[in-house]
Amino acid sequence: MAPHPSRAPASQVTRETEQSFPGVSDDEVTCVASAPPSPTPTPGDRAEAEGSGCRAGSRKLRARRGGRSRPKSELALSKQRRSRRKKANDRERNRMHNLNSALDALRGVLPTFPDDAKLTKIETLRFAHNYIWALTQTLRIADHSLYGLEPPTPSCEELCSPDGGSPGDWGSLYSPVSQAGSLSPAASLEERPGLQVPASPTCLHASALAFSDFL
DNA sequence: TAGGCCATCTGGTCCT
DNA sequence: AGGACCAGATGGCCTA
Repeated sequence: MAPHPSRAPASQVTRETEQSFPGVSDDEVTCVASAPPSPTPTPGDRAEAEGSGCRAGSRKLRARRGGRSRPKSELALSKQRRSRRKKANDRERNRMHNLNSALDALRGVLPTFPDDAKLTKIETLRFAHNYIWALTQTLRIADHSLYGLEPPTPSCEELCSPDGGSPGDWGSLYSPVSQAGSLSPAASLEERPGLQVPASPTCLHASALAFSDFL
């Protein structure tokens, strides 16, 4: 799914202006900011803070400042608060963009059919996990055949899950179908016709065959 | 229209 | 103090 750059700015602007607590003085803002953590500071919380030590605190603060520059400093305070929030938002946005870039890079090395099909975030992570596991198994086979060792013969149940048993969350992209060499769509992707990821081979020998097909 | 996915904002917490 | 990380909330877009 392609990102929609047009929608972001609108919500940004509205949310930013919405969150500036109109009608709340900066004394209150200061008190709330320095109050013990409360998940969602309700108006009641703010009133409570105002009713207790916050007033006295701000009086002290004003006395220390000389009590003359109140309007200016309040303005500066709220400006500073907004600017800090804005900076934090920018950082968070960048952080998420970096995360998405890494996810895209990961998608780039995962085989999908068709090539331009885009896995969702969760699908990418799950498939990468399973893909790595399947490659590991393939290498193990290669090692064993290289040195003339008897290939291990784990059960298909084991092979269906990197954890050697219950597929669990990570197994949701696995095809439990045991058709040797089949690249059947993974379970959770069956609802997305046209998009297939190479399911983890259900048997070790199939694994080698299957992966030599798409690697 | 409901549900899935996504981007963004936000406040809290931890770390440097 | 400031930055990184996280999880919850919100709203937009898309598809069945």
